[in-house]
Amino acid sequence: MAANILIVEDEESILELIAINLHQSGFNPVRALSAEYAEKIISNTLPDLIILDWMLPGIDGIEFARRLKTNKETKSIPIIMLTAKSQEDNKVMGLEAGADDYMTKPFSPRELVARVKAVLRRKAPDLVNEPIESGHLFLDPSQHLLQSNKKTVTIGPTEFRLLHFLMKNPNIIFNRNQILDRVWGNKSEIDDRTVDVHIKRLRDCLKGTNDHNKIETVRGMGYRFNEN
Amino acid sequence: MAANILIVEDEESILELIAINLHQSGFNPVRALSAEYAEKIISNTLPDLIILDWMLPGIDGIEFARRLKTNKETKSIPIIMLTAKSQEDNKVMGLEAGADDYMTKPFSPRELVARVKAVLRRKAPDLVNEPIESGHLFLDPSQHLLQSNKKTVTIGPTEFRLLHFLMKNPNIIFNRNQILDRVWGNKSEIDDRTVDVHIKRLRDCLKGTNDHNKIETVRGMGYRFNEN
DNA sequence: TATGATATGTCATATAAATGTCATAATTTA
DNA sequence: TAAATTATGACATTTATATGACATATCATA
Repeated sequence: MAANILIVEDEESILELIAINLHQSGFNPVRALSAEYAEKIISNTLPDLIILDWMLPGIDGIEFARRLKTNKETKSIPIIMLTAKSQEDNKVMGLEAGADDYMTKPFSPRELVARVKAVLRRKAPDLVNEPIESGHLFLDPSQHLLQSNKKTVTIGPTEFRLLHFLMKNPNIIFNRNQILDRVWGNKSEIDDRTVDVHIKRLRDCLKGTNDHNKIETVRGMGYRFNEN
Repeated sequence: MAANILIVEDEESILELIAINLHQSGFNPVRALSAEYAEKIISNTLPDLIILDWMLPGIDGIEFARRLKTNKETKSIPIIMLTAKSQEDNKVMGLEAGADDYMTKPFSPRELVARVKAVLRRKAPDLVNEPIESGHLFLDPSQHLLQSNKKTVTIGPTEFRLLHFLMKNPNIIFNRNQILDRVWGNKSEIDDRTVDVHIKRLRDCLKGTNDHNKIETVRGMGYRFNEN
C-alpha cells in the first residue's frame, strides 16, 4: 500500500511540483495550501508522513507541528520541515517542535523524495516494504520476489505473505490464530486448519532449496521460522 | 524520475503551449509568468532545466540568467533562452549570460522538446528519452521504432508507450493503476482492465520474435518486463 | 471535409490460478 | 497403543487474467 503523504505548502506551484514528484515515486500525495486546511484533512484521515512548510499564512508551520505533536492521535506522524535559508537558525526550534527531518530551500525534488523514503524507513518500515534476507533466502515484497541462493523461487501470493510474515518475525512461535490475523487480515471466519495447508504449500515451494527446513512445526503451539 | 522543467514566459498562451508539449514528452513542467515568480519557485525547489524568455516584464531574461549563474545553488542548472527574431543579434549576449541553448521565435514545440532533450542529454543524461536496448529488442522513442533482431516490429502508439515504460523499468512490477498513471497520463477515468487488453496487444506484437515472453503477469500484483 | 484506415476503450466470456475445506494418512506423545 | 495433533492430497469454489468482438474515437489523406 502506498504511503499517504500530506504536503502543507502555501505556494501552489511548489506544492504541485512536490506532489507530482512524490506521485511519480509511488507515493500518494495529499495537498493542503494552509495549516487550517491540513487540519481538516487530518481529522478525516491520518497521513503517514507530513511535509510542512515553515512559513505559512495563518497558523505557521512551527505552530502546526507543535499542535500535531501534542495530539495523541497525530503525535507519531513523522514530519519533514521545509525552511528558507534565512531561517536556518531556526533548525533547532523546528526539531524541538517535533520535526523528524529538515530541508533547507532550495532543494531538488529528487532529494526530497530520498528524505521521505529515509524517514519512512525509520518510522514506518512496513510502508517502505524493504527486502528481507535470511540465510540463503532473499525476499522482496514490492517485487513479489523470492530467491534462494540467487535463484528465483516460484511462490503463490498467500504463501508469499506467509513467508514474509514469518521472516519478519524469526524464531518466534505463532499459533494458527495469530497467523490468520496477521497474514490473512481480520476477515477471519477462516478455519484454523487452513494455515496447515498453506504451511505445507509454502514448504513445497521451498523444497529443493537450501532452506527447505526453515519452517518448524511446534507441536501444540504453532509454527516458527528458524533463522539459523 | 521525470525531469522538472521551469518555464519562464510572460505570454500565457505560449507558456501553456510549451508546458503541454513538455508534459506530453514526459517532463514535469513548472510555470512562471515572471522572473520574480520564477525566483520564488527556485528559492524553494531547484528545477533540472529552465526555459527562459528573453523579454520579460520587470527583471528580464538576460538579467535573470546572470543572477542564476552567479548563485552557487543554481549556476549548474541548464538554461534554454527564447528570443524573438528581431533580437537575434543578442544571441552572443545570451550565451555569455550563461544560456546553454538558444531558440528563436517562432519555433515548433517539437523543436523545443528536441532541444530540451539535447541539453539534458549533455547535462543530465538520466533524464532523457534515449533509445533503449534489452536482449534482442531495440526501442527508439524519438522515432517510434521497435526492432527485434534488427527486424522492425509493427506496434501501435499505446503499446509502444507501454513497452517503453516497462523497458525503462525492467524487472519491476507495476500494478494496473501505476501503469495507467505513467503510460496513459493522469486522464484516469480509464478502467483498470484496459491495461490487460493493451498488454495482450503488446504481447501480440511481440509474438514471433525472440522476445515474446518478456512481459510477465504477476498475479495479484500487475505486470513486469523481464530483462533476462 | 468526407472517407477509409487505425487505434482505443469496454464488455462478455473463456481460461487459468489460487484458496479454503474436508477426509484421511502420518506422526507424536503420554 | 490410544488419543491428540499435524501433514497431505483431492476437490469445489472463488478470484484474477486472457481473449475476442464491438462501438467509438482519432488520424491521415484524398
